[in-house]
Amino acid sequence: MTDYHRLIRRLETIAGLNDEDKLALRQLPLRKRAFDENRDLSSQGDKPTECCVILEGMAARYKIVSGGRRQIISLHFAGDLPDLQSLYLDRMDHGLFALTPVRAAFMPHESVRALIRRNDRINDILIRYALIDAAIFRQWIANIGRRTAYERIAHVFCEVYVRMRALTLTEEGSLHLPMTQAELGDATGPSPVHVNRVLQRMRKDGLIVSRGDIHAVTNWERLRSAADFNDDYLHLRQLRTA
Amino acid sequence: MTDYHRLIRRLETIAGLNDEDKLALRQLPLRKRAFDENRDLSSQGDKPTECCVILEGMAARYKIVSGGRRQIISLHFAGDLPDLQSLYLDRMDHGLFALTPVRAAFMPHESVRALIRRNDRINDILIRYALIDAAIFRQWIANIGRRTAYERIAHVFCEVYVRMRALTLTEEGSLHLPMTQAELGDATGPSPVHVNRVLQRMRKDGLIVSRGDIHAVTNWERLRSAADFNDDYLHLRQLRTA
DNA sequence: CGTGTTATTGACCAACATCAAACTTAGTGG
DNA sequence: CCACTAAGTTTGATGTTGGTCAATAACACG
Repeated sequence: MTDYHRLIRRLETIAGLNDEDKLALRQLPLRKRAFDENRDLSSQGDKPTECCVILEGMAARYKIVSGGRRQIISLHFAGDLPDLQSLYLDRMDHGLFALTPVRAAFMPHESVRALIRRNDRINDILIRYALIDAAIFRQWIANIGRRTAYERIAHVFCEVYVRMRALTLTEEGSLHLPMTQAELGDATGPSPVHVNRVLQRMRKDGLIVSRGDIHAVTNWERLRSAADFNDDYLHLRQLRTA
Repeated sequence: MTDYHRLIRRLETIAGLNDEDKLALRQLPLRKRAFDENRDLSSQGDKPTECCVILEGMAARYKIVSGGRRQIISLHFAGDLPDLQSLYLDRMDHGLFALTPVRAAFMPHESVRALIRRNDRINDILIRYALIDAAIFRQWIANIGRRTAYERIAHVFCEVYVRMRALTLTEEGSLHLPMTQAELGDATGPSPVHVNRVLQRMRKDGLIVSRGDIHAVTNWERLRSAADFNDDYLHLRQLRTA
């Protein structure tokens, strides 16, 4: 699986690509770079001149609020473009860091702009990419604002499971979520201690079994209903899980 | 002030428009419609064929989660395009309702598409519009996930104040926020009772004075610092408040 | 094997929810 | 103009969720 494949597969979760589109994508110059766990791929306030593609590992957008409290805004896997908006907004209003060791590639804005000027379908897909990103943010607002810690954590599990499956990054029933409990708390709201207690309850309730940061979904239907999860907001082209 | 003016002024908070751009915008057919308070302008699951412009009044995006709990996702004023994403995503993943009596206009997707095909600058502004929308969602995630009720409510006040000022919809120091305390809770998380107590504390702390739903900002600097508000995420072209 | 990180546990506390009632306000019809 | 009504606000009492602190246990890695 080449690095371009990951990107192509990701875009194909949005809409189909023909051979010409794929060829055009493969012309994009990729400057590759590895990041240690916890390193910033880019930081709030930066003015990027390239777009980032995750090739391997998992990254997250985040914001820091007063008192040093950190909120994780979104999670990103291989193929994702976690700062696509930098193509149009000059200044990063959030940071992007590596949840695991990450391999990433950077594509000059100019190359991406040239591509989308020439290829309407890819232009369209990238716009839809950004709009689906926004749809996921909306869902997170609703989760965090209106659900209990238990429901929120279950919801993140569902989202990660469905998104990774769409990218064929996971096997049926298995969910590798390489986040510490503290990070899971930063993504969903509760304190690390409370995350721990919620996870224990989820295990007792038979929704998941965990070994380290590998969580296996033992009862998808129960998990889904505990999370009140519905994948509509992901606007996936291909597989549905409902 | 014509209806087109509101839209034009809104887009000019993002980037400058020349006479040709403005003329092109004025060619867009507007089907106007009035909505009573609390009516849906569009509903989750809809497949709109038009984009909505708010002409007068205030509207909000929302989602309902299990148990009927409602989360307000974003607030919209005259000139806003609260379902711009429908141009690219066929199904509404949220509802849109009138917080006050609203006058709105609907523009056929086809007309908007024709416009952005012809006019690169407007295309660019609309993309940036959508991306700024997403930036606001990110900020809301951080607010709701990582701040106290007091800070969150103060933050919404700051955001509304700055956004409305950018649209010249408000006078200096005055903030008209026509939302009930229950709605304010739906936007920020806390229960109506708790919103009430927080507002009382904000008044006692000298941040605002209220008469009905008119809140006057009495001490912008204190309010701003209570909310830890920084308008970077709004990506405004014109005025800065910092 | 030691050392740092993460997970787990228990005790206690704060923020906020819920419930129920009273009060205020704005609108409506007689 | 006033009584009536409905919606929203305010208050008090009480309960729950989840935070904080601090200590211990389990791992993972060099």
